[in-house]
Amino acid sequence: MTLAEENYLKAIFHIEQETGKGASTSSISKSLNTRAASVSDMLRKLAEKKLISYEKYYGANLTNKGRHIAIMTIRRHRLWETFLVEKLNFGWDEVHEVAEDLEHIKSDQLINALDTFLGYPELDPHGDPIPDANGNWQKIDKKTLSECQENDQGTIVGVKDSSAASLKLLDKRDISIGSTFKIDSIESFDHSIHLNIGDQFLLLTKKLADNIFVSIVQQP
Amino acid sequence: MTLAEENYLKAIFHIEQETGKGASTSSISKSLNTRAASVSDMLRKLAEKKLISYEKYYGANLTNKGRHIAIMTIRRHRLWETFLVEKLNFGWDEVHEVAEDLEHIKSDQLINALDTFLGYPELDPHGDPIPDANGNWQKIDKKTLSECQENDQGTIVGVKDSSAASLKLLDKRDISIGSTFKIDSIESFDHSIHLNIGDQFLLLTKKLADNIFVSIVQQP
DNA sequence: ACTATTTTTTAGGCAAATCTAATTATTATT
DNA sequence: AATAATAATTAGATTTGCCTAAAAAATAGT
Repeated sequence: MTLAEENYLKAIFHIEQETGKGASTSSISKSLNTRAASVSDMLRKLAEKKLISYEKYYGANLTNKGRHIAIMTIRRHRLWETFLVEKLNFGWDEVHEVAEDLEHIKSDQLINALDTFLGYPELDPHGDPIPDANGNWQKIDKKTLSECQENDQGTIVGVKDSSAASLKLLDKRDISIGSTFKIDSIESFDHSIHLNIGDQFLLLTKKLADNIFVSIVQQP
Repeated sequence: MTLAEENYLKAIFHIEQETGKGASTSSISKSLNTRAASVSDMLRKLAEKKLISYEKYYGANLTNKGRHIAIMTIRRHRLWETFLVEKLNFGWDEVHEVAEDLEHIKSDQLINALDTFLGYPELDPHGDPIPDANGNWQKIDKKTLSECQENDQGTIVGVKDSSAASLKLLDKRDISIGSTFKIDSIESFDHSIHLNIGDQFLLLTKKLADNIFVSIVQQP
């Protein structure tokens, strides 16, 4: 597995997830910032290696083998992002590029020890799920807090408006990235939200809730 | 800076340190496990970029620019080795290859945060000095404990015979990799050594001292 | 249904880093 | 000092991953 191959598989994985279909040449080209001609070339090679199934002019689909590699790459990426934020005090918006490099270091001993060191986290700093060593992960749903329903529970993963004022207000209410919550009730009149967050009980206006991204654990 | 270029500069640095002279094509070829022809090629390129001075048939010497890159690569390598041993519980003999990959990730934010996280260590798990952010490091001298003199102080960095029996004996005496010591006196009759190690006072036979590698801080 | 537009692929090149084989320079030996 | 042995370099190929330009296929618009 070369670095470039891993990046292609990861891109195809994300496109498959988002669209529910195969990945077209142009979608991959856009996602990786390479020319369509280069993508065609690489798709041919990946198909030869049985990492994707590929019909000329009709895009690519991961095989089980290819999907497994993509998932393990995503696992490494998200574990490193978690490390950078939790241990090295990076901001959650500063981690992506460095993790993009770290993810390509393929040592099971390294990545499993890192997982243990971090306490087997299930979500990364952006609220995306971290696949475990077997490639399984928690299914989650990302949306704004105002789109949630009563009894939903999840984690705060970001804010729409990351201006100082907005962050200050959240800070004042003791809400931070990573806080977990459960929605108690929603007022139908003004859509204000009552919720338990950390160990406190809070009331949030719709306007504030609109500004908060959360990831909701999918109830089985 | 590509990965290959960094590896060449690092190899030349180590050869310069060991021999006190420039690095010949064959010495680099041996150290990197590449053919001499490939080395000639790369030396030409590194010289064009002013990272080494190079006279055909007479080997290579680092320029200040090239040396700085080599030292920063070594800094990254040794910080990662320290991280692997201290935080991820790798054995000191299991870290090299993984660190060989990690060292090529060039983010000052990453490496300086890692340095802080580790508490600005001065020696790596093998007792080799870690250059600081300015490229300076503690001068040390690696030898066996039996070669030391009275008043020498340093750190235990390894054992010659790493069999279970040998490690068991050291364990029994509470001597481990990373322990710091100061030599109190040496018996001229049987060369046995009295030393302070950790917070205890110990007597070691010459035979045991022969088996222990230490790194001695060079007194200014 | 036919043409225009968009997407994808092929063809041909380039740079990095390696290799083998052949050549040239340096060093050692008699 | 001439030659043998060793070391280093050049020449020519290969692989990976990208590019541009041109051709071919699929899709969209009337």
